[in-house]
Amino acid sequence: MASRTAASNTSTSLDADAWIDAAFDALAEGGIDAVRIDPLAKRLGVTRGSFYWHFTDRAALHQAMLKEWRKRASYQVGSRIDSRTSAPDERLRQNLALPKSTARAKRAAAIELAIRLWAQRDAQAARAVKHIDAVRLKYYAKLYGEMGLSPVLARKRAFLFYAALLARAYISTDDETDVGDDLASMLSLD
Amino acid sequence: MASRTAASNTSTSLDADAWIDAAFDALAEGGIDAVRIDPLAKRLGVTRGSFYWHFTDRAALHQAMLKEWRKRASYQVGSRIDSRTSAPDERLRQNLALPKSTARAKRAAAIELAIRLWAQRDAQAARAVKHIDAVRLKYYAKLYGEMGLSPVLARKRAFLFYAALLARAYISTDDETDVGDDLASMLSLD
DNA sequence: GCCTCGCCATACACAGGTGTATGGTAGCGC
DNA sequence: GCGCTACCATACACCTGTGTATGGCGAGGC
Repeated sequence: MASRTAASNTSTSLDADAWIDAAFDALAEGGIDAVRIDPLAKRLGVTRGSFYWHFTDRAALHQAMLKEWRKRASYQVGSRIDSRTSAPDERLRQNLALPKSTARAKRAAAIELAIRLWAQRDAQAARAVKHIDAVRLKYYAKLYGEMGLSPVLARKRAFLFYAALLARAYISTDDETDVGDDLASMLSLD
Repeated sequence: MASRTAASNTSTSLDADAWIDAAFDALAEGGIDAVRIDPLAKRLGVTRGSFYWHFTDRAALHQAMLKEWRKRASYQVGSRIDSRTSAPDERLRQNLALPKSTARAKRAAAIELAIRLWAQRDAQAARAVKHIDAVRLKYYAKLYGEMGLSPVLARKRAFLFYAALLARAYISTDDETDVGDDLASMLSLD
């Protein structure tokens, strides 16, 4: 009766991943408190009955979201850019050059922001954020290490690099004053 | 009858600022959606009747919060550190040396995070964030300019400096791997 | 000593969300 | 073609929050 709004599933039945995808949309728009079952059901064109088949609880969905985010965020590190062909400085530079104004990028940034806020009151979310931050920092430090920097200096540079990456997404600057492309020179990438 | 939990007002009547203060507490803990009238009233030891005397609406409270945040954030820039005695590089260094683990600092960071997430769906919040970011970037660029950097380079350094400042608050790292104090050397502050 | 006014409590109608219990249905195995 | 199973709809009880209307109450003007 109701038309499915999901992209992949047109008429077949929903699976848990469809709920998780929709949950991330809601998370990006309104934070973890906006991840509510009834609105998600309306968005998916089904009723709550479907949800309680796939999940026991609202908390279960939250857990599944964290698990999924850990997977995605870990997977992205080092695989967005082909990790075999490029030199380390080239890989870092390409990370900085990733689009930041596309719908995809904005959604990802909003999701991260929401999870970081969520992590302030939820221990599980805090653990996930801590883990992902450590993974990313370690990866960037590894790249700087491959460029010849000492481990200590590589860690510092990695932190600054990660800071620039996050700030580029979170600081709302006019696009005219965007200094993104010039960051490379200050991050020892030339 | 009910005991007032606010710090300043022990038994006299509440004013709008008391509501706004409590609202910022709720904002820091759960985002803008957690700024609800009923829970705030319970926290303040009064009922909704008081709220609807001082504010017409929930939206009015949100507006007042944004106005207050604009005021505080603008005021903090350049006045946390005595703006007359110190040299520009000293002022920047002291900004980096500001505590980040105190309850006050964590609350402020959480509030900013929540407002940035809020700004993704609310135009007024987005304007406030954009304004504050511009003010801060301009201030840091001015300091770098006073250190002798060219306007263009000063703006770049200011962005990186601001990025480091935000990241120090948002990236959840173990305190052992904290590189905060070493940032200065990478930001042309020595 | 009344009256007004600032401030708050109480009560009501309404909306929206949660979880549960139960029923319906389409498809597949055999 | 029977039945089982996966998946979803429906209905119910409950809770929490909003906004509004109205009543109460203490303090100061005069």
